[in-house]
Amino acid sequence: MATQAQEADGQDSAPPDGQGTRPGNGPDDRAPAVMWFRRDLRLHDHPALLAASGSDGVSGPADRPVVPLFVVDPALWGPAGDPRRAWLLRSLRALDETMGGRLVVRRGDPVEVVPAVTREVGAREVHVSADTGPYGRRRDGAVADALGDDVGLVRTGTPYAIGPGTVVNGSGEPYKVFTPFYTAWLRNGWPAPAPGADGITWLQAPGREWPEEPDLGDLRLPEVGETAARQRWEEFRGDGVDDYAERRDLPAEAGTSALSAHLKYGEIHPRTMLADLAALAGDGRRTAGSSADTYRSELAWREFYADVLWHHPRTAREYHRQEYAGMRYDDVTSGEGAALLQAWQQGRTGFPMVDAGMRQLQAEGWMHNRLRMVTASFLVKDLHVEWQHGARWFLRWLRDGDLASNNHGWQWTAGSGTDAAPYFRVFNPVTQGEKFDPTGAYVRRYVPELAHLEGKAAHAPWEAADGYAHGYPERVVDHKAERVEALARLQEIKR
DNA sequence: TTTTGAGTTGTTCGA
DNA sequence: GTCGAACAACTCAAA
Repeated sequence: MATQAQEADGQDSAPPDGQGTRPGNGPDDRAPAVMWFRRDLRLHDHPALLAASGSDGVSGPADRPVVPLFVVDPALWGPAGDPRRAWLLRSLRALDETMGGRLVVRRGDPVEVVPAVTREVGAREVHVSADTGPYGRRRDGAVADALGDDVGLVRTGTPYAIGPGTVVNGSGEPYKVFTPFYTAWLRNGWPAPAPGADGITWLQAPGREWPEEPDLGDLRLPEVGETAARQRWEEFRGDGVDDYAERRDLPAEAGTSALSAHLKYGEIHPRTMLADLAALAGDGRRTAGSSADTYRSELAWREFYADVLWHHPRTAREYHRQEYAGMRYDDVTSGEGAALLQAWQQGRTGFPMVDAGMRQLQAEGWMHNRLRMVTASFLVKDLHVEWQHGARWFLRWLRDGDLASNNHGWQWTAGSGTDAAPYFRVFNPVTQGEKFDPTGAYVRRYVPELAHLEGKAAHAPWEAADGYAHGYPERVVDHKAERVEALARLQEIKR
């Protein structure tokens, strides 16, 4: 749905990193602006917020009062699982506190709600950080239309260091392989962090339609919000980043930054982190090729997939390499296929690593990256299920669930993605366990039925006399046979 | 235009 | 136990 407004300001096809168009300052320069928060729930390093308040020195009178708005959109809220809902609400609450409880929270379709709020407060500009995903682009185009000619939707910045669509090769084409993208991305560089937005005059408007926070039971989330995000980042870069390359693949250890959900909701911007990493490199304590570089490349993966999705919005749901759509997959709508899918979802496949990962997902709303690969490979290659079923389940439960990273990660595993895994790369869940969880600690933490098995025996209950003494399920498939089957099916579409 | 080297995350088999 | 090769062929990106 390309709208007139999008075409008029070129936002539909041009990279979204630049300044949006804005109407000239009207007769009433004192009119407030609406800051419509979405995935940017922070006050630091926030160009769109600076633009809204006019303190960027370009967008209008400085110290323009700002009406902070969040819209709970049923289209996004509906499919979200409890961890995601809880994280979002807590993040909004943290943001609300930093603005003295003035955050306007409304429920409904943004196409109706945003213009309504704008009219109520007499604003002439609505400021946002650009949403570069397929739904967000459609929605923002429709909102811009609905705002009419007299009110501008001003897009400033994106959730990425470099806006999707910006990094292109010598022929002006997008990159299709990560490594050259990464090289060009580094060469391109990114802006320095924006100055803090202190002293904003928050203007309150009616609307405190907060949804109820779901009951998470035993599930415990970390601290949420901008302050927590910055604290976590401080800890990680002060300490953890040095061991990152070494420990990031060991799920039993806290070797990752655990910042994914903070990034997802924009509680911290990658630009901030990249500037800090550069400062680390500059202080002489780190050398080239260090852990900090490894971490930076992981941030770049986030940007690469956002870039791919920007150029190919349909790949959020469809096969990037379309020949994979013609492969034989097993039906999961009924019968044995449905039962196998459910066993996978509930962590009852009989393969300890797979089950530990799937249970961590529901226990924490998060899964270690290594396990995301192991469990995804199992669903696609061992159970022969289309990746979309797994992607949907992940998006429902992951508190960091991000459309671009999640779905292109799945396509990578399935072999159908950009720069996908070679067809013959089938993860062996047992080998993966012995390699990356050598003590079995990760498996025992999430699978209590295996807690009595010591060391790496936890990865092979079928070899222990009492392996099934506490109700752990038998293996639902024969991995060796299903690997052969997966390779055979891949051969069929290769011809 | 042509050529060349390379491509996130692995497993298995045989020496 | 360790090690290297094979597992396909293709596409990508830069020289």
